[in-house]
Amino acid sequence: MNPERLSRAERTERTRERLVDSALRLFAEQGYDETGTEQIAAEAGVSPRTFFRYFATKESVLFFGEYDFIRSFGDVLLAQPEGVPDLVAIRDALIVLAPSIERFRARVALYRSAIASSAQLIGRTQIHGLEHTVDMADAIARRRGLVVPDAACQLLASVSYVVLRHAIDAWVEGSAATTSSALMASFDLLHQELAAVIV
Amino acid sequence: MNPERLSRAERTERTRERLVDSALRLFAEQGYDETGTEQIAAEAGVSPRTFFRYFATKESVLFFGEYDFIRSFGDVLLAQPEGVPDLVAIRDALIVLAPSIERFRARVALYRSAIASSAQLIGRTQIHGLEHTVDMADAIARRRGLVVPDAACQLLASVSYVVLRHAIDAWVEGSAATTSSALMASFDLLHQELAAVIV
DNA sequence: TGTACATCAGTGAACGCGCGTTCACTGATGTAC
DNA sequence: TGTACATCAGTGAACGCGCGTTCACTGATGTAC
Repeated sequence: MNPERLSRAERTERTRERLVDSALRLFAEQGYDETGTEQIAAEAGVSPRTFFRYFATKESVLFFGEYDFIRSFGDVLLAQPEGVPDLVAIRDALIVLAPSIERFRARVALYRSAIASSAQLIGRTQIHGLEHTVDMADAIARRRGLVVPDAACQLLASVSYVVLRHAIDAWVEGSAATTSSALMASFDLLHQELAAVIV
Repeated sequence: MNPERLSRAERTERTRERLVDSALRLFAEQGYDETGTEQIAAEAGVSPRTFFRYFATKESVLFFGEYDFIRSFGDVLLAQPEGVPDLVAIRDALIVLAPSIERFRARVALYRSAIASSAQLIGRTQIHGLEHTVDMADAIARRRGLVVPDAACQLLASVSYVVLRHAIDAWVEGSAATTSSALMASFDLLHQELAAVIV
């Protein structure tokens, strides 16, 4: 059936990757709503039916693996030393995690174009952002020994998430070479601005 | 065909209103994605086909008339006296316009439930918000004698829009009796918070 | 190493469903005279 | 006031389209012996 000899696991992974790549490129090029699952499948070299073997919905091909690293945020944050201020611990935890996306810079850029092309995806992204913020607030609460996050944890999580997105923006647009330097710069900027108004 | 004697204009308006009411209620109750255009039509007492005579898409029944009053913002802002600070002029312009939605408080509450039920609508709302902010920035630029809005106009517009939404939230949730008092309170809060950090 | 069987990636075909369109029509309101 | 015609709200039926499902199958890889 196939000229190349691949194990089942290899073949599965390769097909999934082709589907994700094709989808991402087509969504970014011509828009999410203008791209059909059949076209994605054709581009990936599989039959239309096979798309739904890998992804339950058209949307899920896009969010496959998206912001995976945030799921580890809680553990990494708790591993930070107790002495340092929370905001610094948050920054350092993100600096530990963010490099895992550096391999995918081109993909992240396409991903953002794809999102921007559809109201549905913009909304889904906003929902995801809220979920991430809740997760981060939970982690911050644990670091502070709270069972349930209070308003301060929630605010800190919201601010940190905004700064994270700011940093990733800078990194994707090329004004920062690495996610680490982008995060350092964005958190520094936050410190400066706060210092300026608090005096 | 119909027991009641209505002029064409009256009949058209009544049917449209019934469709909007039915859609809003059903969307808020059972969710946007779970509500079909056929069900809306049935609820409004017309045939499925008639829905699309009034609205080109399922989505447009929801945004019919939405935030209409912002379209007049530019004119009203320019009518404010020149002497007063811009932020006060913006507040006063919104206070002139916002009462026009007071008749629809129940509808606005449903509208927000409906939006929250669907990623697509959340995304559309975000897009609308950006458009409104751009319009407001244009108006502020005109008041300042600028041809094109600069960064300050855009920032002022963004902040004002956030405050406007904050005020409408308070009004819908019942913690302010009128849109005017809600706007006064929200802008006062902004002043206080800024004064506190600027010292 | 070889044989028999199990598993699984990929596929074809047919279908359900909801949005939105097209064509052709009915019966009421509106208007010209 | 009455008649003839124009306009328009509402409708029925049929269709296109894309997402997602169901059923049944093929042919390769994987495994037990």
